[in-house]
Amino acid sequence: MAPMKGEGAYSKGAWTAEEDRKLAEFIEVHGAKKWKTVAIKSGLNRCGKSCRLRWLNYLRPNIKRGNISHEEEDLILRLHKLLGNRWSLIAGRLPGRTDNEIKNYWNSHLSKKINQQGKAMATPAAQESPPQAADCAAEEERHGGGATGSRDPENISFESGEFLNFSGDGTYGLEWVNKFLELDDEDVDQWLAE
DNA sequence: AACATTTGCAACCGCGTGCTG
DNA sequence: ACAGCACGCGGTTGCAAATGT
Repeated sequence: MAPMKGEGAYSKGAWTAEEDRKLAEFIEVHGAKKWKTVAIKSGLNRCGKSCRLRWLNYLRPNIKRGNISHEEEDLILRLHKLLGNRWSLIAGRLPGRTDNEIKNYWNSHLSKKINQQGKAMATPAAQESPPQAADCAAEEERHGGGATGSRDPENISFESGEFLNFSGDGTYGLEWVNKFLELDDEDVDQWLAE
């Protein structure tokens, strides 16, 4: 498909407080759907895409911003190990967090952390990782370059289907999260190997 | 104090997918 | 079955703030 290239007519860049207010007020009345309509009828000189992004990442109620806790960080690391760069899935398991925030946090904090750990672990003894974990690492490498490969559903086809059922809109899986957090890395690897 | 560099985050872009007529 | 549209996702970029020299 060919998205309207004529979107150059819309304003770009940082949102102003006034724009935020208009968008929030409109969505409060009409709901967050039909973003093109929202963009037009709210009186904002923005494209629908931009409105959607602003709402989801900033204006939406119950958004948590900043101060990612150690628990959340740990969960992100574990989920990323499982899922790769599937930020929306990861975000779906972190109530109040957005895919964009998690993606940014990963790129600016965690990826460096991983790199440093990777260098520290680059001793021969540290290289005997379970096959599945190795696959995940390779998967991460691939995700670093290309965009589309990560969407292959077969790449996340684990036996533990129930545990990893991300298909629904979900209840934010707090039980799932808690259960997951109780596992340490070895448990996770063992569980994956089953 | 001034400038250069790095970091972190908000926003944009292109593409894939699902829905609807 | 097909085309067009709208939405959602992940990668990337741009810029302000923070830090270093």
